[in-house]
Amino acid sequence: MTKHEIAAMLEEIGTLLELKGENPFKTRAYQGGARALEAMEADEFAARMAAGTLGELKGFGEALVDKIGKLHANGRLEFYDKLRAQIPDGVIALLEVPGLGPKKIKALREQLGVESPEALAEACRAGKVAALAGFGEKTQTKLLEGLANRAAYAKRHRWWDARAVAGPIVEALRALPGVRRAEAAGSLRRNLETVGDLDFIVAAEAADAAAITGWFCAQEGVGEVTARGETKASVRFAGGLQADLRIVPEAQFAFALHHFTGSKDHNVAMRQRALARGWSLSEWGLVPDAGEGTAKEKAERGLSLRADTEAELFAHLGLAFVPPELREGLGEIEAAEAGSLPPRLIEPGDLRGAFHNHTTESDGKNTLAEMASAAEALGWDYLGIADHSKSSVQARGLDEARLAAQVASIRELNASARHRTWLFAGVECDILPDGRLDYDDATFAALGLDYVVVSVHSAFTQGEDEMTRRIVRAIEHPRATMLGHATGRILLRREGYKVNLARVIDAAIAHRVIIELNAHPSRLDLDWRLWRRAAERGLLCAINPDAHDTAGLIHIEAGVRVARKGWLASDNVLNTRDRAGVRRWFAERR
DNA sequence: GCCGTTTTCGGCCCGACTGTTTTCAGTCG
Repeated sequence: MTKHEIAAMLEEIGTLLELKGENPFKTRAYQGGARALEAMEADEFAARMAAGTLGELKGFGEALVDKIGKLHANGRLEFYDKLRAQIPDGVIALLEVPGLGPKKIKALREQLGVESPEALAEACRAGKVAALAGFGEKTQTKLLEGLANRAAYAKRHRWWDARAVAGPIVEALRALPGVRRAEAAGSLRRNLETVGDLDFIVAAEAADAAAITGWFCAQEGVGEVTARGETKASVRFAGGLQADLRIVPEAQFAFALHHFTGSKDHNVAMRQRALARGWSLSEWGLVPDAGEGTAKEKAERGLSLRADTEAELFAHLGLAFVPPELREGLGEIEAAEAGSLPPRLIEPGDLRGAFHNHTTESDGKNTLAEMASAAEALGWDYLGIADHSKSSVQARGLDEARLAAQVASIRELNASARHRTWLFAGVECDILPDGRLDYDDATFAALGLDYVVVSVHSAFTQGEDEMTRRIVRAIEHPRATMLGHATGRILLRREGYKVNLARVIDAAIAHRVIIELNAHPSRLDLDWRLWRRAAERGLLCAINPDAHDTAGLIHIEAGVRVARKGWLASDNVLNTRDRAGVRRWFAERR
């Protein structure tokens, strides 16, 4: 069984144990193991399994190591099979209904025999649920609503789309009377590729809180107010996206912002660190652990350390500032303690151009000249054109003659000096199912391209070994400059093709081939989880918008956001170099 | 199930809100 499959199984075991009403900390141990495996590179996992050193890692105790070992070797686990047999699929689906957790599900199963969303809906309609102890009329109504909208409520949203919703809300909050500070927190602020809900943190006096929550609950697009208290309100927009608002005194803003930015794993680690130093950390502040009262009460008595910024909060715990993007509980606290965080992560302004862009010659919507003008308007030093190759018939891929003509047009446009933006001539060349490229060597030699992006656009269903050999063969081709969208995933729509990325990354490093970070909001591929270690080992990145029209060029920002999440600095990314630097790099490759 | 400058058992991050209760359990983040 692969690392990915084992992680999925651990995650499922966690869910099943939760439904059985097991100790929540046991549940968390399985989920923690699953996350740690997901974040581990396949080659490290293989090495640790071979050497028997998985147990050296934090979070992997005797029991997990034993179970992972069995899954790795046999692909089966009796413990799981027995557990799985006790819980029907429908019961797992019940967890997706808002307001239902393990305890309530247990009561529904035992007292009403409800073991699926359908059975629950029926029981609600018959009025049986409201009669149960701990349930009531309101719960029954909420459950019916939740059941009806289950799909929409469980949906995640692309980071790009979530930001488009959140931006105007933050601006509007800042403009309200009494609002001192306002920020969006949560996974949006951490630049996670998909976002489940929006979190807004506002600093204001208690006297102004009611008016602020009032505006929030009444704003345009709100379909339902799901909670409304003195300091917190939750709404659901018509499309199903949920948004939470928290209002805190200004002195607590930095603590609340940190808390609601998360991630959960990061917060747990931070709180444990605080406790080890005699402090208790919460959204209310950093207060002495000793003494009577809750953290909130202590904070209100003025016992909290002062922090006007998150940087001061980290400093109180002996840590360098951890940028929000890195707060995933994946070693950032250790690095902040050791002073080994990247001194400066890449920023959008560092980019001077991009290489993977299309025109009307293939499936783009704007001409070469229009794309050049748009890049110039963005202040780009250069723009690379990489239209599809001939095998991508559906995208009107270019045959040898059309590509030669496009290269000539690009050279002419450069010579005309009409644009301050220089155009590089490339191609997005299909990797054929057997790993050959879509043009022969003589064609490449005759075309005089500046670079070649190689990408998979066909035969997605190949097995992992075949796909890996295919992509590695393409990387080994002397004309290959960079690998496009390494897994072909479409976020929230389709999984990437099966491929051993550890071997692809090894090959790219060995052959000095770049791997693209495709910045299209639906791709963000290669995944940020793999970049930190790959870059440490010498892999060079290029952040490309894969623009199919002039408006698509700005998607490059999404790529920079997840590149930061992958701990990348501008040195790790080719398109932070100036035109001469890029040209030099291309020349050395040839 | 994990873990140990409160070590091999007994803890495990912390708080808000709702709906159901009449002091709190459950859910959520």
